[in-house]
Amino acid sequence: MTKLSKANNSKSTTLRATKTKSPVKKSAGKTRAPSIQERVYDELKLGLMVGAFLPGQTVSLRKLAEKLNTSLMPVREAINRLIAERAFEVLPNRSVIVPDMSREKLDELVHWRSMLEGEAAVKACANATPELIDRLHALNIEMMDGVQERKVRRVLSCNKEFHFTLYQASRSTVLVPMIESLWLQMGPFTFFSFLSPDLIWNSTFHIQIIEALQERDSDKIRDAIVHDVQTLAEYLVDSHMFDNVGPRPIA
Amino acid sequence: MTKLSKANNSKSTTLRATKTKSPVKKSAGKTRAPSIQERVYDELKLGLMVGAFLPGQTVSLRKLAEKLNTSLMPVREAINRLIAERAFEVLPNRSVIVPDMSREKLDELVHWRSMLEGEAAVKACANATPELIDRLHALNIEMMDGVQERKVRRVLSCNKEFHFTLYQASRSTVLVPMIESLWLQMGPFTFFSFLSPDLIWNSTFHIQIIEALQERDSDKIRDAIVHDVQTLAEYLVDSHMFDNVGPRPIA
DNA sequence: AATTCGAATATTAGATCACAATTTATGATC
DNA sequence: GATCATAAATTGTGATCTAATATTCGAATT
Repeated sequence: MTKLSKANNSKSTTLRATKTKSPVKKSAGKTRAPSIQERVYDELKLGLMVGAFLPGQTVSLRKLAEKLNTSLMPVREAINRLIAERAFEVLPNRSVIVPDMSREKLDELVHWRSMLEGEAAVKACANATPELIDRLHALNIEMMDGVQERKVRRVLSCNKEFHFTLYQASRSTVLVPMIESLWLQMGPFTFFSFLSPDLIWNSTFHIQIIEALQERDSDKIRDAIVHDVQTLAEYLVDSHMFDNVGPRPIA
Repeated sequence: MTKLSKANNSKSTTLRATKTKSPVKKSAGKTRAPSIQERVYDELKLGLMVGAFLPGQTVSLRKLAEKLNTSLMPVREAINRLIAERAFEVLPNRSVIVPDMSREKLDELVHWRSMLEGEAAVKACANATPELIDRLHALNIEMMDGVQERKVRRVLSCNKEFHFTLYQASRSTVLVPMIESLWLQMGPFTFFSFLSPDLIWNSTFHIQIIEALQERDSDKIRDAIVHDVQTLAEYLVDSHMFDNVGPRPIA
């Protein structure tokens, strides 16, 4: 019987009364209470996709915690997770940075994205339902609206949602996490594709994907995926976005 | 299992127990101080490979911290990392468990292990040096010694070292982490291959790998890798180690 | 002026505390 | 003896807190 608990039942202490969160209503539906860590994790992930973090940039846990209105702990854990997923990187200094890109690394990322996402799409094709197709269709429309209005965040978010809704339908617990890691590694660069004057964000391949699902055409869907990935990569290469060797985010 | 930690429990609280690490100067310019988190992470990883964790088993952070003679923090961070790498899994309960295996999952793991490790080996083949080959040779001998003496931990540790020394030589920062994740997911099951009466741990494929490196034969090395992976998987399947559908470790 | 040194500051890793939510154990009632 | 309510112990999460380390920046010396 370890007696360590002071048993200070004093409710009024409010030693921690910081935010005085509203009485946490007991989750009306089924969704469990979303932990702060989870929220931070999602926000950072989105941020990586949306250009909030520049390659080479060092990130400060404290600044992030402040910006996200929370303490260090949730940020620490979220960042740690993202480090494990290769979205961030720790220097020998112990400071955390957004990894840089090299031509070889991009080639590898593209190669394996094609492989893994192609396979996931094929599996999804086998499981396709009308609901899935409808959802993808809706997402694609929303994305194209975003393109029209040049809403970067909207477009990238929809694009990610589109792809992962598809991959999730593969029901592969092996593929999806691997793909997610690859996306995170490309994330900060994907953003730059938006600085392009000649828009590469047409939905040609997305439409092709939806068609392939309707026709349950494995070859077609794999082809569409591969081209989708490759097109983006080619643009990034052509724009010489990262021929730089060292990490230099002077801006 | 109750008391191992009492000894360490030494009330050193207020003083933080200061390891009294050697006066950490600039540490001679080589290995930096090995953080506790890192140590815990390595121990857990090894534990997963060595049968210390059974599939379906729930792990308690506090118990682990006690067993590893440290506080919650390093354990939390190490576990979080391993969750991100799919070595552990969080239930909606928020409790952490060792993921279960299914036939489909195994098939996928084997398929992608073959792909990724095969490719990494081919790349390593292009970078092969005499030093690498010597090192692999030594590791293989040490492993076979372990087999002779039925030292499970030794063998599995050497085997892992053998493979990752090879993959590391690919110099691919994309492949290696993905492969590591796949290994961790298979880890708790790989252990069971040792309960086999008919030893499958001969070094046929390892020798083939070393030969291929000497001959710089890409096809041969990929072939050896694929067979190495496949052989283990076949044994696991034949032993019906996980035909169970749900995660039910009633015992 | 440039380099070096050292105080001031910031940041990380680890420990501990507090709390809510479970899970487990216990006791009362039928 | 079985069912259910309540109490006790565990557990994950979040928040501080401290010591160690790294970084910055301003003198003082060369």
